[in-house]
Amino acid sequence: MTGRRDGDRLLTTREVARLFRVDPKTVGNWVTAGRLESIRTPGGHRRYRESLVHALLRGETG
Amino acid sequence: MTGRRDGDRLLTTREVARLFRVDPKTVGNWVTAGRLESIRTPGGHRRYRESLVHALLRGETG
DNA sequence: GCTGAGTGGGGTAATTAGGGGA
DNA sequence: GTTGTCCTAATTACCCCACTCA
Repeated sequence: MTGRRDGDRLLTTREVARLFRVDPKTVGNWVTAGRLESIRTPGGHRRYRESLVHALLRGETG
Repeated sequence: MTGRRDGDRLLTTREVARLFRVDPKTVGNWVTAGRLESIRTPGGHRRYRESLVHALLRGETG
């Protein structure tokens, strides 16, 4: 389904951490290690695409 | 209601191993053998759907 | 200004993945 | 063929701190 909107919701670090059963620190570590895509707010906080996170949770690494 | 279709919790390898009363290594072997579904964290660790594990615990192989 | 959350650093312990052999 | 133990390397968890952002 390529007709999916790219403008899906954005998840915070805490939400992603809860989804993956990991520590929020670990999620930030994934970004630092270049293993996870993230969007930065102008303030420096990270946001993650819900579709990307869901794809990871479904076992689709991309 | 956003519809949490896949919104079940994730279990760690240790939790699954304790549930099945086996070694965590054995749980990993199940994944390697293609007999158990698993989700990988960007770091390579495995996570398992609680609903799937519970179904297996109840004797429902599929 | 205040609260809650996020970031970044450091440090240490616990858990995990993977290979090999029993 | 499945499981459990040994080993090393990597990942993760949790503690502290201070500062910034929402």
